[in-house]
Amino acid sequence: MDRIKLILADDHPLIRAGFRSLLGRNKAFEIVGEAETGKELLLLASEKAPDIILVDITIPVINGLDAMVQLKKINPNLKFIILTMHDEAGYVIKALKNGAHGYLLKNIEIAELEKAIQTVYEGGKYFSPFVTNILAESVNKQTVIDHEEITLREKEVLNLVADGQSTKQIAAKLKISIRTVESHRLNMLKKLEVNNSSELIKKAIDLKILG
Amino acid sequence: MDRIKLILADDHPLIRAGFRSLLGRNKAFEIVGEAETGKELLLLASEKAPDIILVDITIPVINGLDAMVQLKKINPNLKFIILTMHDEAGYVIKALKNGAHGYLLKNIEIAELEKAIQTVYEGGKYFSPFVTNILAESVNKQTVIDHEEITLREKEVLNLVADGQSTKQIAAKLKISIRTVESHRLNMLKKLEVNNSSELIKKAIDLKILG
DNA sequence: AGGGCACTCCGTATTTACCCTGATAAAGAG
DNA sequence: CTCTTTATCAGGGTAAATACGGAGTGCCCT
Repeated sequence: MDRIKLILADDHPLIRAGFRSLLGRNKAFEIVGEAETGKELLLLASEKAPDIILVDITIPVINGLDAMVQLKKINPNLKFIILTMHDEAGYVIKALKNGAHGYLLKNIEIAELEKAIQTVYEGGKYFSPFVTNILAESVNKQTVIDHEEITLREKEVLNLVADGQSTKQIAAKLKISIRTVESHRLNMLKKLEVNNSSELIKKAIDLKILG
Repeated sequence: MDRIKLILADDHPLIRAGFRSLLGRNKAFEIVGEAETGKELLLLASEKAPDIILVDITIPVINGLDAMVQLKKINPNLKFIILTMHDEAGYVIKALKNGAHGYLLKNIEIAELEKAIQTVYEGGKYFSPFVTNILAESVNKQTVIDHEEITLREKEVLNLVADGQSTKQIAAKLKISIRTVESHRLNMLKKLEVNNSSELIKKAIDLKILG
């Protein structure tokens, strides 16, 4: 059996070293190259003819997903496994849209990583269970996975909410009815799929809607 | 020479495995335990008598820095090296204040990690160069770092609030009375001088109490 | 010209958050 | 051994948020 040729793309030398050390134990794998940045990956991938590329998302210069997109343009047969700590729907969707063969969180066990690599090598796909959850939800709810845009007026309200103002105060400040403010708040709760204002603030900050 | 006994605390099994594999090569080190959460770490540390604890900051239940503070109360001789991806001043300051012996970013080379461990073991301290930069900056800015009146239990509640859980749900999860959860929430509102939970979440994130 | 969207507003009902006043036990600090 | 802090719990109350229904206006876009 030929060894599976891998390229690792991650900007943390320590983590690369860890993978190298771990995957090196398994004779089925051979790491033919390592890249610290997306740009390095672009060069390496054409040069080394790897079977599978393990790539983190947040790597410098060109991020992992964009690097994947570019490489697939050149060689559509390249296979990518996204290996990251980001469990946000946006990333997952983008990865799937662009034909990633795997999406794993870094909190998986080494055995699962090996299984994923094997599966992808044999022509399959392998996604973390949570990816399936995200997809299942979106199918059931028929919701758009990319979060709907928060409108300008809603954002105005949001800022005041984050400032500790009550609905009544916000209504007074914006010179509109309390009902209207309630509508804006409820709409945002629905759009961001959260239970209450606390979670709304948290998520809004995560999504960079709020400073 | 005795081997240096280490405990690893990181919530990513893959990363722990990487460290184990890498540090295991060097006969000077011995990993006597691994923890996935801050709570696990508390148990392990008293049990295993490690020389040095390598700890990530963002680990579940109790974060790495708080776990360190707790453990130092019990045994002030324990040595900690913070090993994380967070380069924000707040974290660095808190780590230094609480007597961390090292602060490294995960993007260091393995050789540097080994050097850091050796240095700390021999009674020294080892900080990434960037730590000095951050300190220099924050001295000028005279920023707010002193709002650390929030207790551990309160922080637990806070995390659940930020997660969109209601007081009732939180009470159920923590197996305490609704009244108690209310107390914790109200205490935090007073301590941080905010009007409601929305502002609480916002401020907590600003103050790096919440991720 | 019609469809979509943002913004506005309302009724009713339930749930939750917040405020005030307490209390007790445990544990650490001085 | 006090003093303080933390974590626990309680009654009784008001205000606010959330949930579930709608609906009208104006604007932009094709």
